[in-house]
Amino acid sequence: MCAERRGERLRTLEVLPDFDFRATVWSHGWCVLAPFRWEPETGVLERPLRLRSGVVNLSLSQPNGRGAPVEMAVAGGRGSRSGLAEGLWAGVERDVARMLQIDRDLAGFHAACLEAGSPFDRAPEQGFGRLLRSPTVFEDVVKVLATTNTAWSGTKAMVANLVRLTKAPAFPTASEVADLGAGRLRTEGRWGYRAEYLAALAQLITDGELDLEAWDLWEGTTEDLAAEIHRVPGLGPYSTASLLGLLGRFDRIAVDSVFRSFVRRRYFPKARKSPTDRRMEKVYARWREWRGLAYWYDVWSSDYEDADALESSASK
DNA sequence: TTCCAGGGGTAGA
DNA sequence: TCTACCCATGGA
Repeated sequence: MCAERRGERLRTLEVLPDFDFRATVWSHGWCVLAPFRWEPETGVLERPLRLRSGVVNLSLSQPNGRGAPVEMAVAGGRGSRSGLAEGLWAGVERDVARMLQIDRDLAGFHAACLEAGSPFDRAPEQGFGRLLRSPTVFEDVVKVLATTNTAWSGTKAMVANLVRLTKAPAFPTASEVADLGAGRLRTEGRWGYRAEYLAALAQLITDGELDLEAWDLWEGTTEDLAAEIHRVPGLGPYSTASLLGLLGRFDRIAVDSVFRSFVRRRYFPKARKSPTDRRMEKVYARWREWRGLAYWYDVWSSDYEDADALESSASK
């Protein structure tokens, strides 16, 4: 299934019948954070990808729509004229599978959505449920940290500054971030007080004292994984819930300003006093292990369902 | 100038 | 479990 096209190297990846590329890419704001580049008009998601042999530029799309194979085009890097070696393709496919959650089984969530009725019963036909991820847990953790206590515009700036500062051709590794140090992250990266957290995290990983990638293969309970995440300085309840969701566990809701304003507006429009977080979380209690995903669909289907709304929301 | 944004850590009640 | 306070930064 390997073919040459405009000097690129192209392969396709089989997906589950309910896999929807656009719904996955637009699932939340990651697609507009560096080094991702998303073009809604063409439906192509691009980013540099770090392989064993170096960095290549990856373009992803699903030209024939839901359930059809995903196209992976690779440009640049060593051997660009002769095609990518078989072993390197395995790396590309592994990263793409992680980013797009190709293997994520949504049957349980979609069954619950159909049972719940409107507006949730539209989630299956919209292919909602797979959240866009980074190639590594490390990149996801860094990006979640960049969303804390800042506006979305600040998140985009912090991530872009980080990629630019390390001069890495792809998203920086932990050791590249550690080399920058808290000082430059703070002054040039504009990471503020988060700079200390990011630098310390990168150093722990570089020193081999923390293995974030192991979270992907976690076989223990969600509670144990949550405790492990929460142990990382700088990652509190919101970050823990966000990362659990990216790791496919939706028991918890990431309570932040988006959650509070959305739930208050939709479910407590006449309340004079803002309900407590606990009260607002109860709105989704019946979803049990799907709480986080159900809440996010509620937001997504009302504010994020068209491209303009997502982009305006994402660029605020 | 003040407030707030996809919060976290800490102390004290 | 909750509240209060501090932490940085940029935009409205």
